Amino acid sequence: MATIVDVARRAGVSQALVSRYLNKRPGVSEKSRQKIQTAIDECGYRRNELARSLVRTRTRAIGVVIDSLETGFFEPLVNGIIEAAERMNYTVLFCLTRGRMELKDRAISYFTHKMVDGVLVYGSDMMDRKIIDDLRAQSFPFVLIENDEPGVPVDKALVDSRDAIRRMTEMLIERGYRDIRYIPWGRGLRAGLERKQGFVEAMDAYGLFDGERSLCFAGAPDLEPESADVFALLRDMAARSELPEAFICGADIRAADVLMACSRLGIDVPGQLGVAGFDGDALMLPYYGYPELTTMCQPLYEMGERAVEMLLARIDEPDLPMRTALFAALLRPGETIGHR
Amino acid sequence: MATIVDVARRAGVSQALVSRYLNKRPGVSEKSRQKIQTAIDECGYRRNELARSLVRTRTRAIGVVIDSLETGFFEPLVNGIIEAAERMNYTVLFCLTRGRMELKDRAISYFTHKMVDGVLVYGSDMMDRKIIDDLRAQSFPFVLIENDEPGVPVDKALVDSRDAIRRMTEMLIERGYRDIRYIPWGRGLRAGLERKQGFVEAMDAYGLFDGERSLCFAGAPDLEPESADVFALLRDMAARSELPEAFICGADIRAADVLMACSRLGIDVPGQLGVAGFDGDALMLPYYGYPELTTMCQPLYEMGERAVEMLLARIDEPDLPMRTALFAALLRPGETIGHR
DNA sequence: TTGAAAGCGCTACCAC
DNA sequence: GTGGTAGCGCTTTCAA
Repeated sequence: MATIVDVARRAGVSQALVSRYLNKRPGVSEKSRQKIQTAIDECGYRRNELARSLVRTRTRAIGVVIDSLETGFFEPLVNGIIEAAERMNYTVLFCLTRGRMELKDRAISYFTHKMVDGVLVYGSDMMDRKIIDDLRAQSFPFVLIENDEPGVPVDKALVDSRDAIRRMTEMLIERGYRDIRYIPWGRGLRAGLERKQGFVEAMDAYGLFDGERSLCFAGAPDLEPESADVFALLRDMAARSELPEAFICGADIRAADVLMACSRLGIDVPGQLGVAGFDGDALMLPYYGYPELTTMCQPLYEMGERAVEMLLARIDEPDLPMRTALFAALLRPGETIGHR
Repeated sequence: MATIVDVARRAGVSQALVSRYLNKRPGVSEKSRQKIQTAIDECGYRRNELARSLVRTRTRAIGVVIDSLETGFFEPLVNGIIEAAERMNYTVLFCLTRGRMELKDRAISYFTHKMVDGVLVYGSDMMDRKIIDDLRAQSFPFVLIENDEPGVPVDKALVDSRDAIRRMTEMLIERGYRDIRYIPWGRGLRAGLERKQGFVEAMDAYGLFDGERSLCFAGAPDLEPESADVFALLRDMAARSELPEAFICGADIRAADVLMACSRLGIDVPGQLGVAGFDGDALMLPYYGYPELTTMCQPLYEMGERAVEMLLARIDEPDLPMRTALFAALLRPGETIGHR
């Protein structure tokens, strides 16, 4: 493997000059440029970025730590990140952690051991607290996405999900819905809590909140309800003719569960039952022959972009005050909420 | 930022001893261990991996270059890769290239500039030829997944898709299907070609191949048919009462298109029409109320594992002969193929 | 416009 | 057991 020394020797100039040429810095005569380029071509020289990063203390790469990427939901987020980074001439590396602390630790550790200039950490896992403390202790540049560790001063980009669900709930109420139930999502995730609170607040404000009756699966606080649970819920409600007027779900996947159950049970949406989701997940419901879901979309593309901008700013100026980019979710009117 | 020198000074020992301790090498007295660990804790020392990698010429990380990951299809592949790497104590970095050559170049360039020990390149884009040549020229360790650049000696892990589609076709023929049509996938991809060939070979062997009539969309060689095209095809066939007995599709997504069209057009599967796919994609058809697709599954988990093993072997011994890991796809019997 | 040389933080060899 | 020190390949003063 050829090094800069080989090139210099071959071109009959000094290392310093070659370095200057490589970095496109002024002060290299046309003659030298020629000689150096020839030497480079001849010996197939490629710069060792490791060495370069070592002396410059910059890698021009950022790392992203995230559980998984294998759903359409993440596409806009990833695009926002990649494109913003590309504009600033940065490379983005993803480490997938599969919900396992060891993998998360390993990823963070790899990144922070000076292999990238900063990291983006996605997700609102409350267990991340340790990682956040660690990152802060090292004063390694990082930005949190979708994670609000209250009281800890960090850079973060997140959606105001409480406000979003509140607005969704209000919309349903304005449209005449009264008996609205909430199907939760995200146990153990801060975002899950926030979403539920938004619902409760809005219902309360209109005097419509009815305690456990308004909150499905509230009796099993450790259960993250899944498709089968949602189906059973609807089947039982339908059997007892006790269907509410609408469901608001903490995530689009749960709303999809409701739609599937309705389809199987012969419940008309939105005629008999209104359904609202949260996330703006690309579930392709119309493709599969179901109505487009009425939901709140997280502006993930913009969040990705913004997170990168914040991170690069932090890398450049470590002493910048910490910033929070709060994004409003956007109502995407579908066909699953009508009027009453 | 504390360095090894600071630790050594603080502990009152030499750098060399600290290094030995850090690398868990024998020959450090218990007394020294104590002093060093204390010093490390006191000044919050973290090893600079950049410097370490520079001198060891090893990073213990591998890179994966892939267009995108945001579909369930990639989950087993990613898991196979991550888990195999973890067992060997390697970190996996993903670079997503979004079908754009500049991003692919940038990713490869970042990785090969000594930031990782080797790369996995996924996909059968024929444009990759340049990249492959480049990697070979530098003799940088790499393994191709799902890409067969015939005649070029490289390490690769791939599915024998020709054989797989051939077997699928034979199965249909044995079950009494005669008028079978092929819906292509993957124009411009080598894998797309192979899949079609498998179909043609099997049909031919039974004297059932009927030229363009057997191959849908053959008249528009540059068109990668999409959902709408598939729907139009079935609609027209149904209108003219010219439905074949079965469709074999080059990819599960196309087979899903057929199922959607059938559902809309009131065609019974498999009663009136058989449908077979390819990939073993996690499309969750039953979730959406459709029959489970009969398809050939790519053993992506095993392929990912294997690719990592091959790569690490190559990293350790650059002069190993090049190897090809050829995987057989596995028939997953669903409910979309019956008997005739 | 050019070159010598001092590091960046670490490992590993060799001598004690 | 321990320490001195020569690099790894590059950038960047500082002088010439």
